[in-house]
Amino acid sequence: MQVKDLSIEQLESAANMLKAIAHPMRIAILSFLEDGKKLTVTEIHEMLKIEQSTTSHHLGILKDKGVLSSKREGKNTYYYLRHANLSNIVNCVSKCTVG
Amino acid sequence: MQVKDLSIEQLESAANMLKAIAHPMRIAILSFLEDGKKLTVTEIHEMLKIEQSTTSHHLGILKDKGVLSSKREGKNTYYYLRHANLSNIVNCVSKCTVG
DNA sequence: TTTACAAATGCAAATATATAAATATATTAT
DNA sequence: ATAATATATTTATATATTTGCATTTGTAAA
Repeated sequence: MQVKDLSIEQLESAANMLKAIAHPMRIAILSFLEDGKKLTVTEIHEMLKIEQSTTSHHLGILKDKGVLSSKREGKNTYYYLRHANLSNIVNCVSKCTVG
Repeated sequence: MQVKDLSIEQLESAANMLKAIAHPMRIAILSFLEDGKKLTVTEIHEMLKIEQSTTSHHLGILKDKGVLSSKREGKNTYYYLRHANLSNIVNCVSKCTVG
């Protein structure tokens, strides 16, 4: 099956990526990581005032779906945007929710 | 509570909008509606080869969350993008899923 | 190796979502 | 009013997601 120029596989992978982003806390996380910023789980967990395990879970989803990457440095794991232009999605949706 | 420049309400409304889009069939629907195109429920239901009621349900979600608008013309209801730039989201994610 | 801190995982309960079949409503033509 | 067509809603079932607690794993320092 082929819908327009997108295969069903592409549709599903795009949906998975969007699903990963489509959560208030995860959108907040993305907004923190603009401009190549890198943050640890603890930093994010404190900024959002949610449980450490919940934070880790959200970050895991974002990483698993290809939105974020991570690298460990000592005890800390830094998370950062995999594609800089994913910030556009957040910006775009924010714009649309205002107007 | 305030996360960066986004209020919790904005985060939620943005998440709802993205959640509405984050589904393979609904992404396909958006791709059909680029450039201000307007399509009826039946047209979409036939293009996607899914049930009429399922199609209507998906369109209802997209409309409810502010992604689409609709207007009835006789027996038909035409659906179309509420914000032209929402196509960018689909394009952006498609790009990221490829690379 | 013990201790302390950071991050990830397993689990369970609550909640949300997807799907399709059946039904209901709306509109137009006869 | 009746029939035909287009949409929308209801209902039921299956499946997925969210969350926090408790636990485990990873890493570095004492």
